[in-house]
Amino acid sequence: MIVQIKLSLPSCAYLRDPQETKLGVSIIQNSIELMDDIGFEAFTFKKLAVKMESTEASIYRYFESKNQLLLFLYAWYWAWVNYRVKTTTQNLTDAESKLKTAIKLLISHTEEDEKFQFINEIKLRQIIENEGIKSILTKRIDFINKAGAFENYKKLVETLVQWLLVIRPDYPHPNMLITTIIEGARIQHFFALHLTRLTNNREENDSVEHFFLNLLNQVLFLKND
Amino acid sequence: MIVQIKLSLPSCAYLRDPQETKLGVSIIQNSIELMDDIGFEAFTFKKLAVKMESTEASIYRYFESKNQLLLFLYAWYWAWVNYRVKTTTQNLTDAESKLKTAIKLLISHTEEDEKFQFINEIKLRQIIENEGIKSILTKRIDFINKAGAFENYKKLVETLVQWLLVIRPDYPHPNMLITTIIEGARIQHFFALHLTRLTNNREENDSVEHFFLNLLNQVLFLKND
DNA sequence: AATCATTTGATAGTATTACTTTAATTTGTA
DNA sequence: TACAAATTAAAGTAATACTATCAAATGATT
Repeated sequence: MIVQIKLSLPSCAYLRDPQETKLGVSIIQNSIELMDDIGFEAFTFKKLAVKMESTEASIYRYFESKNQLLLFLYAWYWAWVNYRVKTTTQNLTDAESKLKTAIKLLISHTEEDEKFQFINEIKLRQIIENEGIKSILTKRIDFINKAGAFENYKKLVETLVQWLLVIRPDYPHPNMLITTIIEGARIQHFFALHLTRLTNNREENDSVEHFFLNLLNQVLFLKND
Repeated sequence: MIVQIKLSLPSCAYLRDPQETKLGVSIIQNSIELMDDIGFEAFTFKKLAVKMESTEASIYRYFESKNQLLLFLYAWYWAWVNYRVKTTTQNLTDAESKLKTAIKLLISHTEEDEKFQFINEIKLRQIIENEGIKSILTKRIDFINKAGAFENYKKLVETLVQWLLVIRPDYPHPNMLITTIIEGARIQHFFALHLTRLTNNREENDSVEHFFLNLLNQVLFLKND
């Protein structure tokens, strides 16, 4: 059975919630396709309108700019990851397996999730990996942060931090460790694809996972700080 | 004594080398000021021209676009870091102190370097930290990579990797570890400034350094992989 | 089935951006 | 002094990132 779940996203990520209408859903679907295809720079509302056989004006009723649209995708992505981490770990009992399962989920490239069949999660992940940080790295960051744009990301980090602290209550930098793993994995995947000389995972494609799990293990179970 | 050193940069990062002329140097100086001030998105050649009392057309003889200008700044930054690492470590004899000195240099926020007094290194570093990745994250990455845009960055990584392998010849992921530290430090500094809930360095400002040196130590001296 | 509110579409328009072109002027150099 | 190269000034173009207006379609309510 397929259940459609509507994620709750910060209102600064849209003008009108695209999850509520057919046109809105079409905007999300098509923008993921198009952005993955031609990249964020070349992406315009005009091209999107042509692709989805609608008009610029209609799209502007949902998003005030393509930056806001990317922010929406970014927020959606992290809400979805958060949701997946929650459901995947809920049956596990100890903090260690919860933490490791979550990290594996975060690092590995995911399958499509049929719960949101209107979203192509594979392409969305590629967009976040390739363009995601652009939505953050703007002069407006402090403003959109205050508006709650990164709540799901922060929640996710805090969840993992709590598990980590159960295992090692005295570890001094839990947040840095978690964000370093999350962001680091993204960067290593990107490097593996485009700047191979910078990574060591030319041969085996699970070495990113191996590297970060190893890092985690060393921090968790070997004390020298 | 102040020595002016001209860094050699990949030719895909400019149309005419701005280091060679007064106007070129002025473009670099003013673009660093302006970009740091208003951010990459709002930055235009028109505004730059007004600021430096020149014209758009003149700037376009040096750089074909503002993206290329950012790429130049990015390449310049890493050439400069490379140079600093080389000079700072050349008197050290063992790999371990070389590696640690280099990592400290990479992580900590640097003083202005009087060798290149026409460049404001503090502001440049802020630009790279805030906007740098944008020069990479474009559909053109594979093209500019082939043209050699990231040579200095790669050289730097390879230098550190070699030192690391002297200390731990059997370590399986040296490149990933080094790039995770370099990129991770940049991200943590950014988070510390804008998304404080994601880091643990609210209080002490050297905790980023502490965290990554600690990570390095664990990997170097505790084997469990 | 008629009414009304809301959403969408079609069209046009504006300001800005990201360049290009050309010709005149200045600067550096032999 | 003359020549080439670099710079400036000015104008122009195509595309982008929006905004505004009004008509048409849709949908919910009575």
